[in-house]
Amino acid sequence: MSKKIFEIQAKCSKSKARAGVVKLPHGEVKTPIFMPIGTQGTVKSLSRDELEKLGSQIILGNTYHLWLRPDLDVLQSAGGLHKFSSWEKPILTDSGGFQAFSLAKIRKFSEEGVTFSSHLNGEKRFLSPEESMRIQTVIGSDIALVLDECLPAEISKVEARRAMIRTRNWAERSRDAFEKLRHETGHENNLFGIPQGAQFNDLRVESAKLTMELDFPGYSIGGVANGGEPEEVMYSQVLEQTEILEDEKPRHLLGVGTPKDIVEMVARGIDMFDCVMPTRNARHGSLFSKVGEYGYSNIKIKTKRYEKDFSPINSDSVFWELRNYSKAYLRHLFISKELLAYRLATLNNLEFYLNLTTEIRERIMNDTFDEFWKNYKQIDS
RNA sequence: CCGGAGUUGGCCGAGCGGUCAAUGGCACCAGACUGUAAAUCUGUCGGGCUUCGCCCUACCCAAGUUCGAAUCUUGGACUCCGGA
Repeated sequence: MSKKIFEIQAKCSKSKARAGVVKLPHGEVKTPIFMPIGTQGTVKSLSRDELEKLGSQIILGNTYHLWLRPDLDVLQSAGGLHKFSSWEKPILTDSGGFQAFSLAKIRKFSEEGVTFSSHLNGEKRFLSPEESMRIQTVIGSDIALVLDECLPAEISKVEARRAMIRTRNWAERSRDAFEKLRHETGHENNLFGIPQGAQFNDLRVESAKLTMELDFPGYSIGGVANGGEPEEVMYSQVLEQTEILEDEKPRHLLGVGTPKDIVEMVARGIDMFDCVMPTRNARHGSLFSKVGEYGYSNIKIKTKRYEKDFSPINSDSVFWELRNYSKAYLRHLFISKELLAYRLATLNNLEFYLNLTTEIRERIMNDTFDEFWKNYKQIDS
């Protein structure tokens, strides 16, 4: 039996939403939670103190990127990623499976694993389930993920099934290798399984069952929102699996999504989220902003309409910078490509996302999530 | 006053007889971004329309040469660089 790491504290009476706590070696994570992405061992443009102040409880790192740079040797010498980056709270690492998908032009799959050409210098590297586990053990992530094969949304069913079976085989190899490493090093970290199945609901069901057989302490649902599929498709892909996966284990949805998606997915039983959207969009000058009780809008700060808008970036922020610097000033920083722009916008967007999951959690606790879910929407500014 | 160089779309700047409503860059406008090869990318960018095409007005101004001129000639205006 896998170790129990999740405790449910409250359930929504009208949806599958639940609030809980995930217990990890570097601390507890209150769910639902959004996990900022720190691919290369840093949430782009932010320091540890800023992440703390944002209330980040857990962040992501990336096996593929950290493997290539700084390299395992450095991470090993540093004593793991927590020490290397001075982040004492939990870390979840992606296994490299997604890079096998997104770096399509420079990789090749086989049953044994994935061969990559490094995007940095072209050098060939081979990533197998065993190698991914070794890397994630050196990184020391609280939650490691099995190596999976992720495919574009428009894939054929035959192909989707083939990849799903391979992911299942890799999951087993990942689990065995991870257990062996745990035995050797004595670490207390966790390995999550990845149900796949593309857009085919029956494959989603089959994949969830196959993954459950391997008895992971939690799940990271994969292959959702990989290629512009309509919202309803995404939502049903997830629901097919959360209906089956054990309630008492935490469910992470890989790579999703918009604020609206997050609310919808919580209603379908997801506990943990990660997405590049708040951080990447921030660097592109797109700011998330709460509007009223149930709305949010997307501000394109670079447009001329903000040239003389001297209102604060966010008067409700916990950050002095966001309460005091004006939109006009932030626009100026973007137009001038001043580095402060990226930091301010990233703080703004992550604060928005983390406040969103905090509010969702509170509403689940006092059972007012349902009305929030029903009314939540994007409002064009 | 003499000699030389120049004046192109919001700005900078290519083009130097037809294939030019005019390459590029910037700005502007619009869009994209969902397990980060992204401080990125895409589209638009003189005006109008029956908008995978057509019609106007355009490369300082004027008059020419030519079947045809942003591109050649002459005159004018302005700018810059040398020399008095």
